This record gives sequence, structure tokens and C-alpha cells, in this order.
Amino acid sequence: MTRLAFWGSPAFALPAFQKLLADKRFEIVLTATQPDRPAGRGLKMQPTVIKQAALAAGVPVLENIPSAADLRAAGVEKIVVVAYGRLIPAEITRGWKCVNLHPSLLPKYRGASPLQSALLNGDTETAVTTMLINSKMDAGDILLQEAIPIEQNMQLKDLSALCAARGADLLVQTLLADIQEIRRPQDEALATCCRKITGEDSWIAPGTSPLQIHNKVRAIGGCLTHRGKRVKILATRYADGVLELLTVQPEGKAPMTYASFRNGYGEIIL
RNA sequence: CGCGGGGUAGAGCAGUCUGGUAGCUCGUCGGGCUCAUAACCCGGAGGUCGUAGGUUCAAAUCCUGCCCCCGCAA
Repeated sequence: MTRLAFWGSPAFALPAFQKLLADKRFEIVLTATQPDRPAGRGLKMQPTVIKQAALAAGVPVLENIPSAADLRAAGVEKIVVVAYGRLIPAEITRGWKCVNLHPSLLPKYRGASPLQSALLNGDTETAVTTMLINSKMDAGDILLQEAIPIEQNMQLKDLSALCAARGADLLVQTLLADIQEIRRPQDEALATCCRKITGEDSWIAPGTSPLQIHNKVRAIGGCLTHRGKRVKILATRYADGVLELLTVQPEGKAPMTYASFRNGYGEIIL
């Protein structure tokens, strides 16, 4: 039984956490996650998904970055990192094998928004990759990689759930493998980086093509102004060059079908 | 006390400022036209206007409390 530390924060990390938790070949002796943050309406303090899961499972949680001493005290042998959201100190990466799960076809899409970037660019394939963390962002040696096809009308939540699930399996395989044997360096010449997505990115500029709109909507949601109100486009279908609006949400209102929207607000001119 | 929008027929909205027993689009039901239709025409059903109280001859509309939903930002 391998004693693991699990470092992760959002929902994407949950399938991996639960998979490792349930697997008798591993024991999660420590979790690290981001601190509670004020979030949501009213700015109430919110724990991360992983903190909630760890507490429910009775696993110790650290909200600050664990030190080498913390890891030694807990008898950690390997560290698993999934969407932790913070840099790992060099003293940790030097002292332990830090296996990271990254949902992209590394060395493509290093950085903060690999899934969004793949959808935004209309890629037809991505991957889940396990790698060893080094000092550079997502640049460590690749361990295992599994391709994931992206369907034309797949939304971020679908792709994210799929990658999280496949990634969890891939992590298990990776942890059972001989890491020194399978590690191979990334080809720096092919490396690309994606930045963090902000609200600004979802605005649909006039003249955006139907396919570009579709890709934007399924990656990060589309935003436009209609009769003086901001309207989010939540779901579209694209086939044979034709873009069809499916779900839409006016500012301050609940999501609704486009048919309903049209009855009350009128047609959206793209 | 982070900022803000909203709760009116099954659905989406207008009407609230300038009180006077509720309207539009869609759906639904019935009828008509048509070879036919998700098209078109005619007709009907369906709402204690979130909730409690107040002001008034009269409240969806003005005032107050409460409940619920949502957007932004992080």
C-alpha cells in the first residue's frame, strides 16, 4: 500500500480523489487544498470541493502549502496533484515524486485552461496526461497519456467530466507503473501555453462566424447584449454550417430555452 | 452587511413612474382553409398578479415586513 498525499481543489479533482481513496493499493494520508474563499452571492466563505470530500472521508486537510516536514510526519511516499491551483515548492518536487494529471495533449496547452482552449480552438482531439512536476509550469516529464476524442457538440462540462474520469484511471495506472522506466521529456518545440480565462473572453464580437460562436459557447459560454440586457448563450448546436441556439440566459433570469426567450424578448440577431 | 436584476395563465414577457376589476407571443382545446403542414384564419379554456399587513371609495400598480429565484464580481 502506497501512502499518498493528494493535492487538489476543484470538482475536476474529485473523481481522482475518490478513485484513489477507494483503491486498497493506496492510502491517502494527507490532502492539501486551497483555503476557503469568499465566493458566490453574499461572498460567504466556501471550502473547496476537495476539502469537503476529504473531511467527509476523515482525511487530514491542509489549507496552506504542506512543508517537507508535514510530508515526512505523515509518512508520504508519493504526491498526486490534480488542479491544485498553486505552485509546488522546489523542496517538495525534489524530495518526492509529484505526479500531476493535466487534461491536455501535452506539451500542447500547458497552463490554466487546457479544456477551454481545446474547445475554443475547435480541436477534435485532446488527451489526459500524467507527468512529473518540475519547477516549470506543466513542463515535467510525461508518464502516461491517453487520447480523448472531442465531439462536435460537446460542452465543457461534458469534456471536463470525461477527462476527470479517464484521468482518474490513468493516475492509478501511473502510480502502479515504474516511473523511472516510463518517463520521457516533453518536446519543448511543440509546447504551447494557455492563459486563464476571464469574463471578458466570453463576449461575442460582431462578425464572429457561426462556428467560432459555437466553439466559444461550448468552451466558456457566449455573452452578448440584446435590448440593453446582457444575455448569456449557454448551449448551441452546430451542424452543416448552421448554428442553432438551444439555451440562453438573460441577465438576472434563470436559463431558458431559446424558443421561450424568443417569445418574450424577440429574435437574437447574430 | 460586495454590486445588481426578478417573482403577473402551462412557458417567456408587457403593464407598476402617471392607482380604476389584466394584455402580448408561444403552447393547449375546438372549428375552418389546404393534397398537406411546425403555415394561415376564426373561436374557447386557463391568472386569489410570490406572501403578510398598511394607505385608499378603489391596489398588479403606493408604503412596510417576510419567503424564493437569478446575473456580476471573486
